[in-house]
Amino acid sequence: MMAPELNPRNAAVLDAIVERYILTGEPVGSTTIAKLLDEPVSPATVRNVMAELERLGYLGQPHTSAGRIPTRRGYRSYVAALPARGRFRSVDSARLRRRLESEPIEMDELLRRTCHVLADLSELVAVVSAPPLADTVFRHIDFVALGGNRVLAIIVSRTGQVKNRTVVLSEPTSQEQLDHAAAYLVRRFAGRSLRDVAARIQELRAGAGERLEHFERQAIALGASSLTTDLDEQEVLIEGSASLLAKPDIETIGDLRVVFEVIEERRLLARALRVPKQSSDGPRVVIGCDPLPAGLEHCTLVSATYGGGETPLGTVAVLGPTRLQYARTIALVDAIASATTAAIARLTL
Amino acid sequence: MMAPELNPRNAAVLDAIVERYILTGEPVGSTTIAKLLDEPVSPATVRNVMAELERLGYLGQPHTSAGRIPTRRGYRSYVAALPARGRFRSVDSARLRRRLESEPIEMDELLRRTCHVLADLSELVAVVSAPPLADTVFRHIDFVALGGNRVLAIIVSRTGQVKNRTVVLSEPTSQEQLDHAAAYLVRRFAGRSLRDVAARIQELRAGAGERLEHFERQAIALGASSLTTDLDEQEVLIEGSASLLAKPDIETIGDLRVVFEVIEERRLLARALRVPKQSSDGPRVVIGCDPLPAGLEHCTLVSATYGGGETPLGTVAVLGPTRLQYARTIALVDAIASATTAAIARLTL
DNA sequence: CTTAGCACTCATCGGGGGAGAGTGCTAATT
DNA sequence: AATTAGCACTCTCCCCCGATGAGTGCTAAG
Repeated sequence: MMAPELNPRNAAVLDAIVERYILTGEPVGSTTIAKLLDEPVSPATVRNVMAELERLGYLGQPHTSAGRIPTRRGYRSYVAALPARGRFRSVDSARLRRRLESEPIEMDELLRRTCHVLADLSELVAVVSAPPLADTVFRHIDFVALGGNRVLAIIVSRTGQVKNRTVVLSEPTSQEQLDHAAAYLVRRFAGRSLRDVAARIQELRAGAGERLEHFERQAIALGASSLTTDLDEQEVLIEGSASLLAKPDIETIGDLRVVFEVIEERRLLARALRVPKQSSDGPRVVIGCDPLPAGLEHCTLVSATYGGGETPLGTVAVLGPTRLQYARTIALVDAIASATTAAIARLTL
Repeated sequence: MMAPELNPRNAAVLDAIVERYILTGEPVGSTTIAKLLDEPVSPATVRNVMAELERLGYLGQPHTSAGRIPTRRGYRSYVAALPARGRFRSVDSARLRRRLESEPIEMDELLRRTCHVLADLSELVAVVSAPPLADTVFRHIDFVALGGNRVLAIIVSRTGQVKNRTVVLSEPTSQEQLDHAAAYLVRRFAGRSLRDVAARIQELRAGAGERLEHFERQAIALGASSLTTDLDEQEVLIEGSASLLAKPDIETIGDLRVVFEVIEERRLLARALRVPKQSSDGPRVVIGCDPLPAGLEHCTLVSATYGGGETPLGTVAVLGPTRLQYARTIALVDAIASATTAAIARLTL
């Protein structure tokens, strides 16, 4: 999987080509690069290097007599080398914090703002996944009778996330009974993760032999039907898709269409955000391949987890054309992830 | 404001041109129309009519020797004549209902489905505005202490709409106190519209002289800060923007970009959906002008209100290129509005 | 009022030719 | 052995040209 190391000069040429191409969007020729390099070299030398880089799969050529364009592999190598070159632009993180926390807010609003700020600053598509409810701490539940045996269940996490769903009961139940049930559930389960709560409730339900008051059994049943599905679902916020149209890099309108379809089909993006045991600490950069849905071959995803510590809560990410300003974007995503993490810490005080 | 009546033949020619152009997307010539008309006429005659329609502002010409294209005014006239021509396709409304109400749901989910179905069937951008909270019936409120004097207020309407916001208290308040306050507010105000509730609470607050228990005053204060702003805000659901890319009618990518920016700026669309004392009963059709935000000159909005009776709750709409299948779309929007209205009626049983 | 006839307009398409950017190869240089 | 100058070659891009054809407006006849 690991690409073979490039010798320093080859790497320098590759970097120069990638940066130039990102800047102009046009194939890069040998003379341009020769001028750009630190050590003085002739175009002919650069051409030799380019030919080798092409053989190795880092560069491509739209046609015989055009300049070179980085392949996905070329981009990846360039990005991998970025930290070593220390080219990250610094981000005004104090400003970020102010934009995230100007008013008292709860989790959902915080994430909306994160998404908005990210879209605004990156000028790309911002994607933020909310913590799956299962991973949050159970704080409160409420049942509201809606009539016709329908009950609205409202679940609140410690961070102020709210999730509601309608359940249908087999028999009419008074609002008092519902209140009792809710109070019981809160008393008994508050403070534990919703995943635990759901599991424990299933246990209690299965072990029906256990001595429980009638109203307790009712409460458990209500809890069970409110906590069944979609606890693991990650809601996804998206903003800034319009900015893709400002960079019509993605070749044809047809390509663009696929990208927009993926964006609308949030589930696809949600899957791409799920992190594979992130090892490194910086943002993850995915360039036109696997975790990204098919059709996004010309796209890049820069993502980082927020929520600190060993248990990340969710992911902030940016989706853009492969030809994007990596140093800037990576630094930004990193900064936003940190700012969000900090804001959440303050949220759960 | 009212356009002068066209004589029958002129109207027939206009209709034929509009339908042909909607079908093919290309300027329509006189011979095509001559063949299309019911009565046999020669192309030369048609040309005379066309010249007149152009003089009257119903048709345009991309260049001297091309066919004609309807102007916005042409489209409007065509649409105005549609009902008389009885060309609406029938919509399978039983099927619609099934798609909207397959499971027990509450208001928010119903509207999400409405939006989804509309986008799916129209192959255009579906836009649905939710009822402003102010217009809904107060059913329940709940306060959850979040720590640091922050309290999450959760407001539930009779239809199961849920709205939550964070408020900050000046002094620490126990969860019991909060529960009391919530219970008091429900006891006292449930069943009235939230607008009334908010107004009444303001009154009570102003008339501080009134004898109120301490906890009552506390409850009123909490209610006041939970019900201040955004009660009149209409949340807007949008789906299907990707479909715009499938019909690159809207000339350039630049145009498209503006459209997407408007879609992202939901407030702009929300304003366009607000209805001006709808007089007619069918859907409203706006073609590239005023209620639509600037930049959508090549777009059409077909909207209808749902929620029946004299007090519409909100609006369902479809946004597409001017060149869209009007008969089909208008019938669809109408049917969806009815289906949603019916579903809501069942919701508040 | 309608229509046949006709001249005219103009976008579109394909071909041809020049310009220019950039390459790959070879041979000379260090 | 690596670098570089020189040179032929390859393509794309652009512009010009003329032919094509769809469609019009006008005029005069029915």
